[in-house]
Amino acid sequence: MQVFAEVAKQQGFAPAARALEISTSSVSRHVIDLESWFGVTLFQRTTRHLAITEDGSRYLTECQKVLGDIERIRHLAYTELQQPTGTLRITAPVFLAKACISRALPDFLSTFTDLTVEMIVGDRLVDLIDEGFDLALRVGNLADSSLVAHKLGDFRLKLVASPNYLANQETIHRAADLRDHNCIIDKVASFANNWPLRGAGKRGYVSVNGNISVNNGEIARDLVLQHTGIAVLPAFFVDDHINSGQLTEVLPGEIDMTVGLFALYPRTKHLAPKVRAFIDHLAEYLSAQSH
Amino acid sequence: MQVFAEVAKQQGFAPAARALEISTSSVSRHVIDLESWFGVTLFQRTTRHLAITEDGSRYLTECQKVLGDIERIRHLAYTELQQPTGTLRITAPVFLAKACISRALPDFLSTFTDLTVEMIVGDRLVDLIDEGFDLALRVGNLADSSLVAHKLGDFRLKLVASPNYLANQETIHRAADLRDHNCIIDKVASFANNWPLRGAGKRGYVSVNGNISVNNGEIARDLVLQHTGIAVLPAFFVDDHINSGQLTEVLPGEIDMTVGLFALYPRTKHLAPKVRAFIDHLAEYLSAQSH
DNA sequence: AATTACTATCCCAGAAAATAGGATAATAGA
DNA sequence: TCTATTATCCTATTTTCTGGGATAGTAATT
Repeated sequence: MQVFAEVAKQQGFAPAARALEISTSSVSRHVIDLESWFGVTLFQRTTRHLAITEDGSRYLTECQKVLGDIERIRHLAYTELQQPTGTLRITAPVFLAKACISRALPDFLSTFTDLTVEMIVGDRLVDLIDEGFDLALRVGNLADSSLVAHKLGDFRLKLVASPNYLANQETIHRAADLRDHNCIIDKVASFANNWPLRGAGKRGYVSVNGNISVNNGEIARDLVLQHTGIAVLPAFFVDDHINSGQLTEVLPGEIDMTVGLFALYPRTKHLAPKVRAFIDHLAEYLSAQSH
Repeated sequence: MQVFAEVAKQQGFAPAARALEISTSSVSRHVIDLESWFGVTLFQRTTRHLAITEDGSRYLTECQKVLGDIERIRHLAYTELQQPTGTLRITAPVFLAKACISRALPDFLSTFTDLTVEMIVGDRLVDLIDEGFDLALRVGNLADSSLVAHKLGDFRLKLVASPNYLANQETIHRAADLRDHNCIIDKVASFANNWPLRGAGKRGYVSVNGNISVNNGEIARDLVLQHTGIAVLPAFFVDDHINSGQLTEVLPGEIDMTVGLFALYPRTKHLAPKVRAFIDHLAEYLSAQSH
């Protein structure tokens, strides 16, 4: 089509060949093949003169539509698709949505004005591909070979309890003392009931006990606030409460483990610009927070 | 594009391959190549599930425009271009336009209602290709290798003179008597002043003389009507006058030559349907006339 | 829990095509 | 008449396309 249109434009095979930087034989062959496919003459031509036929004109009209669309697709490929546009579908647990995304989002959206974000909040681990998500945020490692886990940062962990609880229990001087306390256990966390503490001996773990286990940080925090016991929770998740005096940090700095924040996205050769942009933005936001 | 669109439609590589009757590896390769050209993922896929990405949807939209246009072009090729449509540009001398074309045309146009005819009348032999003509009608042979000469029929020739002229001259009994008459000579005609007559001897030619030569039949007829002499003219061109008594045929049936009516069109591998239709129609009209 | 059926991708060899270069015939202008 | 240019044909080479088999992964079934 391109060759045909160029011949029509340049009014000749040789000029068209020069314009397209191909051989004249190629041009000739293309036109001849087209004509024999149509069963129609597209150009009346002698060696010295060329005129497009009526059939040729009709084909040219259709050709130019197609070539125009192709050109738009090329433009789409080279510019639009390389920029973060469209809708970014993210899923994240409630506490991450509250603590990270909702704070990082305004800046992100004002940077990329062509972008819309759709956020589905929930702890349920959905099938990213099946439900059309571009990105999931999760804390801790996840084993899923079809997903890429991109580490965004580490959250420090803190031991917390309510002042009320602590006032009514024995004072905690060292890690081993935790064994005598009601420890809220998160079975999903990699350490479960073996809490990683610096002053706990050679292995660095204290095996704790408690009458509650829960797989949700928010619930755990609620329980602590109601003076139920001691919990290990991400720092950002309890810092506000510590500052306001609602919670007290126990054995500050003794926790010897961080928990990773991961961005998960489908394994693909070409990471979409919008996903890349969001991950970069979030990483930058988090590193700014940690100062 | 076709493969991509089919994958999107069938929601899978394997179903698309079956629908297109190609191998799954081909389908896979096409999509992969597209994606690496775009630098973008078009489908999020596992071995069991497939979902089009937002970028894929945008490309699909553009694809479908192109595929729709291609489909229209295919339709154009298979139906419209195979039928006599558009404009048929004909050139012919005045007398042929009067005698043949204008009479054959109404029927032709009522048969092919999608067709428009553009008739440029004139004796000048134009460059068909240069001036965009589809067809030229000429009497007698023309040497032009770039044109195809399609014989439509033979015109019988007649010797004619006005009754007035004949009354004032010696009676003509046989071919040789013509030597004593004023014969209007057409130097363009192949026989020039050697008129082909049956009773003229072994060679069949009579060398005639006259004080007028003219290369236009209509003028020749006008001269004859003005009692100037005897002329050789196509039968259809003088029959009306003979019937009305304005002209008289001399030595009826003695002329031993016909003159061919030719349709000339550019040498091309694919004769346009409209040209073919017109030639066929004209041939049919002429054969009906000769009965 | 193991098996089965199906899927997408990779790799490779053969098939199909596009391409360029040279040769040829034709044409317009010098 | 000669020259420069043109479209086409022919052929060898390069490039692209294609299908089959192997592989790894996945969902449903036994």
